[in-house]
Order: sequence, then structure tokens, then C-alpha cells
Amino acid sequence: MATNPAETTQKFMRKGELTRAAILDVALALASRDGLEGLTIGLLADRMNMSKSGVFAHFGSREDLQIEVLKLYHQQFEQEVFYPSMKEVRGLPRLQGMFSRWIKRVTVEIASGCIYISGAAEYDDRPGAIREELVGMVLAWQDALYRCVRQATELGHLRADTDPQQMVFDMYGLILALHHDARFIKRAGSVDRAYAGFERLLQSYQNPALPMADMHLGPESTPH
Amino acid sequence: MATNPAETTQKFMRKGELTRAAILDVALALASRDGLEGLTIGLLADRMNMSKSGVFAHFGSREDLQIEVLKLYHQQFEQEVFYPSMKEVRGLPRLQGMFSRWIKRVTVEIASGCIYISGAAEYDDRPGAIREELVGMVLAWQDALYRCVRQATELGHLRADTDPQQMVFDMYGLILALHHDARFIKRAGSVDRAYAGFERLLQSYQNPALPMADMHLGPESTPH
DNA sequence: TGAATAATAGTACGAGCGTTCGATTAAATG
DNA sequence: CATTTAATCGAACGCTCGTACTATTATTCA
Repeated sequence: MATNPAETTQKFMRKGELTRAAILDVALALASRDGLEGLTIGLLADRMNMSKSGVFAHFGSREDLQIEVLKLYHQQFEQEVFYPSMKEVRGLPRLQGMFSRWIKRVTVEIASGCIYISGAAEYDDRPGAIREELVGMVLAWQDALYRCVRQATELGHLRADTDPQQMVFDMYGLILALHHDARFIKRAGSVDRAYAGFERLLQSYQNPALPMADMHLGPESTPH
Repeated sequence: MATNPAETTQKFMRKGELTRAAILDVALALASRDGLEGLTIGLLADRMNMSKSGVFAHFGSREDLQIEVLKLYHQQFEQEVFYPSMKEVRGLPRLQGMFSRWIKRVTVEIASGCIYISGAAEYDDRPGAIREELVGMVLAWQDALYRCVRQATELGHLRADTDPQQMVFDMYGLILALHHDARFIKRAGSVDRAYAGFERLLQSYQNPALPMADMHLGPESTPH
């Protein structure tokens, strides 16, 4: 093996692209705490030990920077939640994988914040390119969930009269409630409550003809 | 009838208190659109056709203004959601009243935004007096829901093993999902989906020993 | 009505914002 | 190594922010 991925990336990246990536990393962390709208070039430059103009030069504008941060978050979300779940068996197992990884992601972010969720609150009334980008990403994720629920229904894992849009709505609500209670209220046990809500969801929608026994899901039974 | 309430209020209010109230009204509208953190004295002065300092003089600081806006919203929420529901029969009917008025409130606010919800996203990582105030209000509302669920359980309207905290979590999730999908995604039919979610909640928690027939809830069967 | 008081306007300050531009240093290339 | 090119800095601009202070109107009340 001549090169490992990391070396490859570094070797063929000129220095500018390297610092640009480092800036984006810090920017994502800052935006997770203060919101995309609270992301400021001055603070970002401080954290990078760089001058404002030095940071600025890597992006045409603040809005470009914000969109790049958004795209980086989207990449990470795909990498940690979407792609691994797509490797699981179609239907209910995959849906459970999606939900459980989603929870894990939000839980990790309890100390930092999910940009999809905070962004939804920030940009629900603020038109522009950032909103477009954000809506597109959230719609893509909801659509992935939707297709997964549909498959689970077609495979008979869920009841035939299951309304996929409704189930996605319910699942999204559980995650939003988790984010709200854990991050804002700082109430303990919210993760368990999100799992409990999902189990109740399954009890409602699951096909009673197929009582798969060990379909339970929880903090300790994380799929690998 | 010598005086109606409005006249009374105006008659015994000196002019300052009157404009102060008018400012707060506009401030609440602005904060609903741009968030409490996006509320700016300059814009507020413009909307009021007043000078910045003229507006400022009514509040000791911007933070005070924000807290007053918060208190005004809390008052309105109590008036429109909490108090009317407390006049209904204890237990499940009252819980349904709370949820349905809550939905109505959030639905009306689809054009403007619920400050409890947007505030939760803004202040989950921003310590200070505003956060304290906001958390207190949300906790008060969640506690009201909690007590109501408990009563419904004690009265046998809900299954005896109902976990009140869990049910409040589920209900809050439905409202958050409604707010998210209707306001951010701008997806049609979200209100119906919130109601459908609540009905499924009831199917899970309702006492099968008491199958109250006409307990259905929906956009057209609003309690008066 | 006239004196006391309350309400509003006007102006200015310091700080932080995004952005521009020319100078300067570092890196890549022949 | 020399030269071209890329990356970073430093200073400045115009803007908006919250706030403080003083002056000027309105309103209240004896």
C-alpha cells in the first residue's frame, strides 16, 4: 500500500485547501453552538489564530461560508447515519438502524447541537440561499425515511395501511422532543423516552402477523 | 355599565404605560418573526415611528425588553390555551382541550412563530436571565400537561400504567414536528398529522375498560 | 393657567459586523 | 536558486448595534 487515504489527501492538497478544511471544522463547531446565524468571522479568526481577512479570503462571503458549513454537516450526517443504515437489510431493520443512529447523532450533539434542527428554527422565516440549502437537506433525509417506511410496509414488516408520511412525522417529532428536552430543558432520561416513543410507534404500525420477537431497540442494543 | 375593560385600562393609564404596551405588542410580533435574539431596538423604533432612545427609555436595557416580551407571550399563552382548558372537566377531556388549543395556537402562529419553540433553539446554549425565564415558562406548561395526564390516569381515563412524563414527551414532540413541518418545510397537512399522532397516542394510553365513543378530536370538532 | 413631571427626540460613543484593498510573507514550480 | 503564484496580514470603510446624556417637547396636576 503506497499511500493511505489521509496521506493522499494531504499530499495532493495545497496548503490553502488544508487550512480551509480546518477552518470549516472549527466553523461547524461554532455554528453548532451559536447557530449558523451566530457564526461570525471575527470569532472564527480568533479560534484559528488567524486574521479576519485571512479567514475571509477562503470564502467569497459569509453566506458562502455558512453554506459550506452546512454541506460539511450534511456530509457527516450521511456518513454516520444514512450510509451505514443503508447497508442493513431492507425494511424494519434498516428503519430501526436509521432511528437508532439518528438518536446517537443527536445525543452526541447534546453538547453542541444539531444544525438541521437549530437551522429550522433560524431560517423558517428568513428566505435566501441558506434556507434553500437547509430545506433541501432536511427533505432529503425525510425522503430517505419515507422510502424506508414504504419498503417496510411492502415487505410486510409494517401494517399495510401504514401512512409513511405520518410515520416520518411521528419519528421526527420524537427526535425534536429529544433535542428539546435534553438540550434546552436539560432533563435526564430523554434518550430513553425517545426510544420508548419509537417502540410505541412500532407497536401501532407493526404487522401483527409477523411478531418478530427480538425487535426491541434501546440504548444497550445498538446495532453495529 | 359605566366603563368597559378597555376604557378602564386606558383611562387610568398614563400615556407612557400606554405606548409601552404598544411597543411590547410590536416587539412581540417582531420577536416572533426574527427570534428574541433578532429583536433590535432600531427596527422596533422604526415600526413605532419613534426614536431609538424614545423606545429605549421604556426599558432599562435590551435584555429587559426581551424578558418583557417573553412575559407578554406567556400571558397570551395562558389566556388562550391554559385557562380555557382548566374550565373543562378534569382528565381526558381537559387534556384534549389543552392539546387542541395548543395546536390552534401554533397553527395561528405558523405565519409568525411560537416563541417557546424558537426560543428553545436560540437559548439552549446561551446562559442568562432570558434563558432562565424561558425554561421556567416551558417547564410550567409541561408541568400543567403532566398534572393533567396524571389526573386522567387517576380518573381511569388512561391506563393505570401510563407514564405521564412519557406522554408529555410524546405530545410535545407532535407539536414540535407540526411547527417544524408547517413553518420550516411548509408542508401541507401537518395539522392533520399532529391530530392523527395524538389519536394514536390515545389509542396506546387510553383505558380499554372505558371506551368513550365520541372521544375523537380533529380540526372540525374543536371544543368551544 | 402655570409649575412640576413625564415622555420623547437628538446626538454621540465605542464595539463589532462583513467586506475591500494593498502590502507582505510563505509556498510551489521551472 | 529564482520566479511566479498562493496565502495571510493589517488597516480602513461604512454600517448597525446597545447605551448614555442632554435638550426639548407633552402631559399631568395643584
